[in-house]
Amino acid sequence: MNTGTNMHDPWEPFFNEVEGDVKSLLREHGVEGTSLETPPPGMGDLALPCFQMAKKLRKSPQAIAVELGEKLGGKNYAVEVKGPYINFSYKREELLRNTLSALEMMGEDYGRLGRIGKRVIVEHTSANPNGPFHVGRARNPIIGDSLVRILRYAGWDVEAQYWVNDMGKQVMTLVWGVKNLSEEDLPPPERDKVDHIYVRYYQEASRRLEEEDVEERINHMLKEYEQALEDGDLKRHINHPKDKPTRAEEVKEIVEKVLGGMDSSLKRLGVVVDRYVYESQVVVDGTLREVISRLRESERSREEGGAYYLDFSDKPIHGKSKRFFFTRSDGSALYTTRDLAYHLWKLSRCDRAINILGEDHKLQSYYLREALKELGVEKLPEVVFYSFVSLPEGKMSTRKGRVVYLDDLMDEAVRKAKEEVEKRRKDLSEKEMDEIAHIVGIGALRYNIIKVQPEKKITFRWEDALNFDGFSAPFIQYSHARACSILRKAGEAPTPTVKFVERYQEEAELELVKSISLLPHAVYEAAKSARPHIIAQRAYEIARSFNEFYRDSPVLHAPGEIREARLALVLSVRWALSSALNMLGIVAPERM
RNA sequence: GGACUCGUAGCCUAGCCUGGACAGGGCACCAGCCUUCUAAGCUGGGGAUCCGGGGUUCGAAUCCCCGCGAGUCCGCCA
Repeated sequence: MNTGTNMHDPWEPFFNEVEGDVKSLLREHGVEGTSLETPPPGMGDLALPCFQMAKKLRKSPQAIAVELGEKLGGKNYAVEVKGPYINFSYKREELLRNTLSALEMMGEDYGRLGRIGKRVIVEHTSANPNGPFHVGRARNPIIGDSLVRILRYAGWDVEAQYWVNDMGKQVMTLVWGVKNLSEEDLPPPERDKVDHIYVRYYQEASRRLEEEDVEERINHMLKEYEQALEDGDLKRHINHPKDKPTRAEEVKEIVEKVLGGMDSSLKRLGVVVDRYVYESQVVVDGTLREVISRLRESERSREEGGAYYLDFSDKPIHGKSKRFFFTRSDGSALYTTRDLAYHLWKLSRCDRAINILGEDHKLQSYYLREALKELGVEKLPEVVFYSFVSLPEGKMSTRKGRVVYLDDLMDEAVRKAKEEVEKRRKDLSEKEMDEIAHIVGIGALRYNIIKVQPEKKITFRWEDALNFDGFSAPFIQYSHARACSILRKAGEAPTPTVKFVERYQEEAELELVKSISLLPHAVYEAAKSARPHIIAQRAYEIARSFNEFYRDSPVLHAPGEIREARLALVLSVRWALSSALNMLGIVAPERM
């Protein structure tokens, strides 16, 4: 269990020592393959079950546990044999010492691990720029952004990328709509925001797509646009008035406008994108052309009516999906082909690539992966798939008008948070209450998404989405604010230091230290396995143990040395909680 | 029809990859706690055929097989 985080992780000395000792002892006895596990609470911190060795050593597991247990013991751990189990406990003084030392060293950065010196690119959101975000896909930016933040804490150099689809029919449909429809053709926008204003053009244009000539016109525009891009001539006018912007310029302008509206929603959510990469880029810079010619040379490559595909009949996929078409019969590229070009570009710029995708992209992602292998790429992207958020009445659908927009959800969350603040804090100014309402409302929203595993489907219910109690962001934020309040009243708090090792004797204090001590390891795990909900859990546990400590151990009214040590502990809680919340993109308020 | 994912108390969820000691939480419900640092809190309580059936194993929520239910995909769309 080498976490590679050395002095940042208080648990490492314990894990390393126990693991090392157990391994060599088992080797002496010629029994391998038994591994340490986490025992139930109250039974220590690591456990070694002895059932497996029973057959080989021809003794009862209980006898083996006793025998082996006697030979174990170390600087960091104590051993206790319980039936067929050997339990290892991290010695309190060592746990305290190592935790306090990490806190002392890291300060408010507690939870951050050492720099790895490697680069990871996280691609998330990448929603089509044709209208506002709806809740169905809201998991994407939340999972992606949290992962970005966690990876940064874990020591990676991270870049968050948004792959913008500025090609293809959906975009051209929007462009056609903007050019050909007028305000009278459209219902009033649901809100005064660019993406909401423009989505109406897209929706109406999509409806008219049923009409033959509209479809033809859009296809024509698309071809013209693609041709200009492929020729690398964005200034070229083809069948297009000379005194107007070119098609390419038009597309760019409209896409950027809509994207601007979408981006403001992301900003409000606290999501930060470092770089927008446009699909058209891979066409203009020639990467796409190169990918196509390399794919055509592949042994899997087949041709049918001028269209090219890779043949995956030998792979465990069936029916039509055995064939991955990468060009149309007119030679133009398809979406996944452009994605492939993007991935070549991306993978050459990082040590690790993570994509956040909706589960509907699984097959496409499989093609991408296999095609990359076909091109001789060894470093493949890791993919986090998430299931959709649906409504109790069914799947969200823009066309059927059965959607909850992210903007509305954020409004509602903030509104409800405002109500709650007003109930409790009559002393605050309107401005302060609004700030807190925003922090709490948005925090609750993000937390409710991130706390569950991405592959679970979510049915959207307002009462769940706006839950502010228990396992929720406000609970954690509240604990943080409580800690801040104590520190504020104390005026000054001593920095946690190993000198306080002896001063934490009460159960609630020890539990709290232990809870805090587990944060760095949680960061390591969450970053390694790309599972942000691990941090959500840890944050909750820390807040919970702090609330228990709060009940049992008075801080401000405690006598001299104890007060000092407890204040240092409260400061540690503040650091740990604000780090954890920060990793989830949730603001840690000083008061609420 | 095939492939992938999910199925844990009234509801939501952790644990599943790497099988082990009584399946952790939360919401809702019931009973308590504001003369002490913010009650968005704390304490206690009831509530679980871990979807069903087989198998592997000393041991299965966890691994394998067969079902059932839900979601997603199976386009020269994105």
